[in-house]
Formats: sequence, C-alpha cells, structure tokens
Amino acid sequence: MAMNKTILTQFGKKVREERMRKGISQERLGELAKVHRTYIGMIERAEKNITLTNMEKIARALGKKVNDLINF
Amino acid sequence: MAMNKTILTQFGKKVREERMRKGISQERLGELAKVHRTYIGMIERAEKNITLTNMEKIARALGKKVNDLINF
DNA sequence: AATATGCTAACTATAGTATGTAGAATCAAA
DNA sequence: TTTGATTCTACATACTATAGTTAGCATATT
Repeated sequence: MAMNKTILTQFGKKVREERMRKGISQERLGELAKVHRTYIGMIERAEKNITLTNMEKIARALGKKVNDLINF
Repeated sequence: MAMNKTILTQFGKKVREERMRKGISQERLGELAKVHRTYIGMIERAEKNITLTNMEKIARALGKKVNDLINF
C-alpha cells in the first residue's frame, strides 16, 4: 500500500480505543458491524484503506458518528 | 454497489458545494488532489465508495479537514 | 481448556485510473 | 440573435490496483 498511512493509523487507534471502552472483542465488534473478525484487526492495525461505508458500519456498531472516529 | 449510499451522497454533495464555493472545475480539483478528473465526478455523484486516504486528499485540495466533509 | 489477537495467504469484489463521446453552459464576435 | 469556439460535466466502457472476505495457524492471556 503506497500511501500516507497516518490517517489510517489514527482511525485504527480510535476504533481500538472505542472498542476497548465498550469492553468488547474484535470478534464481537465484527458481528455488530457485520464485517469479519480479522478485518477489524486489520483496520485497527492500519493495514487496510477503509471505505466510507465501512467506516459508517463500524462507527454505528460502536455507537458513534463517523466524525467521532476522525477527530483530527 | 449493494450498499447504503446515503453517506456517499452526502459526502459527494459536500465536495461539490465546497468545490463550487472555491469556483474551480472538477478537472482543477482533480489536479490539486492528484486524482483523475472523472473520479471527482464519480464521487460527487456518489458512484464510488471512496477510501479514507482519498477523502483526505480531496479535503486537503479543498482546504478543509475530512471532518468538514462529513458533518452528519 | 477457552478466549482474544496477530499474521499469512488466497480469493472475490470493487475502488481507482483512464479514454472517448456527447451534451449543456458560457462567452465573444458578427 | 445565432454561430462558433471553449469549457465543463455526465456517462459508457475497460483496465489495474487494492479493499474486503475468509480459513488456518501461532501466540498469549485468563
């Protein structure tokens, strides 16, 4: 992935923070957001360049707005 | 594209608004953001599910933050 | 033992790039 | 005003890169 990963790293970090705050596993978050367990891990580790619709899915599952996950 | 397009529509609308406000063409915005002219059109018409890094590219080119383009 | 996460690897779906055509809008000159 | 040139955008492909899905195994922690 030849790109600026900074924003992905910050997004992933925020997802992990919020997931931890809710005290749920990657697997549980995956169920709630309807994406695969390992995909959540990849996003948290900034290994994938997430699309807008998936950002929304994950935000919803966390009870947040997309904006709350990119406050930078 | 089998997905909830609402958020893409809102994002595209916001991009067009800001581009118009700056008084520049899709082609010019494409140059500034370093993406193709037609891609800007596709995003404004919500025909593509944009990735986070491209959201940032376009936001930068518009002199905005990513958050400014998804205030919903 | 059971649960959680990292990581690899392969696959399928689709994002992103690019070319070409057509039509609408704007403007200038006659 | 209409003619013609220019600019801008929509849209239709088609291609290449990569996002998103999934299975499997390793490690760690409880």
